[in-house]
Amino acid sequence: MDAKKPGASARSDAMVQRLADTPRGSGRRLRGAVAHYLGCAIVSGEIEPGARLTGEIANSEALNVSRSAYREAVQVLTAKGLVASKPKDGTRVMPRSNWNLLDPLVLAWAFSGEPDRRFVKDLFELRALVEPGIARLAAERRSKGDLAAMKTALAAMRQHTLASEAGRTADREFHEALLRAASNEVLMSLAASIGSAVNLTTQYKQRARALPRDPIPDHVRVFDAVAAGDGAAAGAAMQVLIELAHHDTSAAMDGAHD
Amino acid sequence: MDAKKPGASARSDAMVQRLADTPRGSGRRLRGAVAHYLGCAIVSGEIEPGARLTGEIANSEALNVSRSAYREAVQVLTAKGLVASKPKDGTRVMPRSNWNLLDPLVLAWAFSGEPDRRFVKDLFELRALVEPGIARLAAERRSKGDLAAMKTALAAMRQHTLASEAGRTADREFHEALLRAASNEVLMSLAASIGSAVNLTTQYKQRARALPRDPIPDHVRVFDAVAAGDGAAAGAAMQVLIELAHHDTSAAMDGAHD
DNA sequence: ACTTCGCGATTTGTCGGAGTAATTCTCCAT
DNA sequence: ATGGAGAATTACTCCGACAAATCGCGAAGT
Repeated sequence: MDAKKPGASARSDAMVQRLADTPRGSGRRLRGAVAHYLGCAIVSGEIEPGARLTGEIANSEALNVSRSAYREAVQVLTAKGLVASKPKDGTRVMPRSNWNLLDPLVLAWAFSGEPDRRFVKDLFELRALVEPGIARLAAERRSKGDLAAMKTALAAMRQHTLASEAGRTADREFHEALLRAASNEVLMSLAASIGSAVNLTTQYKQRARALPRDPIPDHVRVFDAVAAGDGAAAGAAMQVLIELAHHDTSAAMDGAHD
Repeated sequence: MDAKKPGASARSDAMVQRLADTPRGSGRRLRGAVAHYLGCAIVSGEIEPGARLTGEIANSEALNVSRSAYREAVQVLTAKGLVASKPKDGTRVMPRSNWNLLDPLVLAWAFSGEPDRRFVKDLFELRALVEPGIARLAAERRSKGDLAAMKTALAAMRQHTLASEAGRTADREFHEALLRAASNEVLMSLAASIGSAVNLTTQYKQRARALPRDPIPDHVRVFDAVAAGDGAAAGAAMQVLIELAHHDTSAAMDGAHD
């Protein structure tokens, strides 16, 4: 039991290595590391749907963690629909249709490896459906406080460019204020998930050239339409913004082949 | 420590009672019961954001379950963003903005108690944004297999009325085929969450009078537009369908006051 | 008097062993 | 061949113990 079995797969060894790097016996979120590792392995397709989490691939012993930590990690995966457990059958990876793709952690795992072009496209299609709707609702409801917040965020965006951290923060605040103005908790939750994914795509953007176009005028158009209470115009303006973002990230992903 | 403390709250007693009904020591999904109970208590607002899960309100001892089962249940809640744990601070209920409202279990907990009118409205606003878009994408892509599945499902809907179980199954298959035709995994995941919530609203519908209007013609309109490849018409037809469903459930919730 | 360092208390996190329940498979009898 | 009883495998639960992290308090030093 001391010597490594030669039959252990390479990825299992890497797993053990990686988890062994985290100080053993430390009470610090070991289950989080296990969940992250298994989640990435499942979402990336290394462990295919229907496969069992067992033996040398994924197990409490193979990962050198206690059953408690391993079980709690599996609970996290189960809560996100990635796996399911049955007695005598083990814990099996569920079909992709059962995964909760909008969960922030699942999105993070999906973006941890190579970016899947199709997945990014699907995500932007969802954005194209939802975010113009949010802008439209915000324009129809338009609360004074959130409108003021959007105004100040817009001013901050103008001052600091989007390349700086302050500029990106202002951009986030603009969209958050817009979201608050829509006053829809479900849309807020959905937008939070989408936003976490968008933040993950920015890493590819930053890898490419600088932003090819100034997004400020589009934001101004959205703000003006919302302030005017013109829902249709707000939705249209936001749609332009989404298409621009989609174009930029696509170009970045194309250019990131270097 | 044997006698019940008089300071124990009534809801804690009910909790203990409820969980005591599940056969103790049984290996069958006790953590699921704990997660369900805590999830309902949090989503319903009985345990407010910022409150600690401790003492007589919610605890391993108060619930008469082992620390392992309780911890795994808390992991489920953590995975859905309802709570977060820190040493020396305990596990606290997170603000509502952090909840993953689109998680099927969270939706189930939200609908387990009294239906929140505002929440239902928010959900239908999301449906009104997403489902017409799905219909539009399905019309633009239109795959032959899914189109055939929609056709047969439509025929089944015509034969069995929507009041029967077979009719509802046909309705589900119609929408699933439409979703497959859209060929967007993210939208499939989102629609699955929404669909689980819609199924939960039907309980209120069934409590009220029978369906006031025949939904078949609207489905036919959607199908025809998709088959013709007319995205705009498909979206418009689906929007009518959603508004009809919204109207029906609102009426049912109004009439369910009996 | 203010700062800083360290100790203790509280809570979560991890570990490993033992036993129970449920499901599936196998094998035997009919 | 078919049906049911038993065995095997697996997840689920309980338990007791210890480690780690964080916060608060107090003492010591500046």
